[in-house]
Amino acid sequence: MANECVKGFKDYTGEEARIREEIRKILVKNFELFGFEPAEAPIIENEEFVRGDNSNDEAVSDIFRLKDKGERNLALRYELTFQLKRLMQNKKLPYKRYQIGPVFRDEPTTGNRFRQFTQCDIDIIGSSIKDDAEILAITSKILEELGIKAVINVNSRRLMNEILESEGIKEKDRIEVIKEVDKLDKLSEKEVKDNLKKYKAEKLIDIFKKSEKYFEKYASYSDVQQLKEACSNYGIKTNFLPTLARGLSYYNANVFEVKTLEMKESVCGGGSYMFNGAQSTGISFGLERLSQLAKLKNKNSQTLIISLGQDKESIKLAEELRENNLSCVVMYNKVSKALEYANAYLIDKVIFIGEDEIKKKKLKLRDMKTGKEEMLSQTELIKKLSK
RNA sequence: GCGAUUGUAGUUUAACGGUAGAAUGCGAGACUGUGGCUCUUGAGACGAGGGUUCGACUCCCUCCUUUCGCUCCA
Repeated sequence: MANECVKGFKDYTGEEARIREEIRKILVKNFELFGFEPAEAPIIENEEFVRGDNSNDEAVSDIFRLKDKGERNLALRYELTFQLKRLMQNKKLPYKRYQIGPVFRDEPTTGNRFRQFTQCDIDIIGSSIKDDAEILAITSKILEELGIKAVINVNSRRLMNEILESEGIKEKDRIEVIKEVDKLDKLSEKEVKDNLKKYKAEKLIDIFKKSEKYFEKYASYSDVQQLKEACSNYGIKTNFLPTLARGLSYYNANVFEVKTLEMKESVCGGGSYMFNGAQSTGISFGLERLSQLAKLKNKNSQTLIISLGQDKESIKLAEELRENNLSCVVMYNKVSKALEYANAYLIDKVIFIGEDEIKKKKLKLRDMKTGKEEMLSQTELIKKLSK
């Protein structure tokens, strides 16, 4: 059928859409609380800008490309961070911004991977390791608010490089070696070891198996050490995972990842990187995955007003409710239809306005869950609904 | 992209080499001030294109889609 969604793309309606909106609100609230300011940037950029210098990024090979009538080579953004190179221009540092928007990747899809998905990013341009900790503190606060139980894994790219260097792994093999090591949680130790033999790197496996204490002998372990100390000021816990690499190649120091038991894909990913000579740090939340995992109730706080031939009064009441920040819908058709509407859309407060109510100057409020009805004055009603 | 898998109304599904039945949801009504029960009624489907066949939703091929691996990522 021609009206089907394209592979990897999705519609969101009803409960699902409401939950996504709810999560967005929670994210924005927390981003603002930590002093980040909003920013928006186009979905389409010049292909050259999108590709950047991360040519060995796998994600880069998955970009959607297009051309305009002027034959410009354009692309859909596949992440948000690179746009900061432009946004940060002329900004007083540290520049703290949040950005929420769709990104696109022309790659295979699975249950939790789409070709359009929404990233929610916070970044601090001009940062230190203390800012890494702040980023993780926000992350942990948000996860808690959403009722998501997760582990924050951290590692340092510099540490990983130092280890590879000290083991004499050739520069050109490092990316491949890191990829193999990263598979340790999936493949058996032996398989990874066999794969590593190609690069004469099989010794690595014994190193990465060691406890955290062992890594203290590397100078770059201080990245992790400092991060841990900074995190303890916020009272949050992180898990040192020496094999953690993260894909995007611009990361140059600490990297982070948020994992849950329910989902094999990570919920958030981030790290520190250098843009225009400024050390920076940030993290990205995947909205689709958050809404998959979040324990939020689908609340519809609307009120339905049924007009029984009293349209003028009903509209007046509706406006009154809206003045008081109460969301409401007015219906003028048959009572049974109106109640069915309330049912279908999970509205549990219904107000009747008919001759009787006008005469008594009281309104009838029905609770759809319990079936209880009561007559209330308008002020009592507003008080009750505001709760 | 490769390998496997899937495809019947919005959703869940039934049957058959002779063009499809149900449940639920949706619309209208029974019921002109009371829903989630009941009854009547309406709209709604064989993913697309080829081929085999007198005839294909059913068999074959291609593409698309679904799900799962690999690769990689939010």
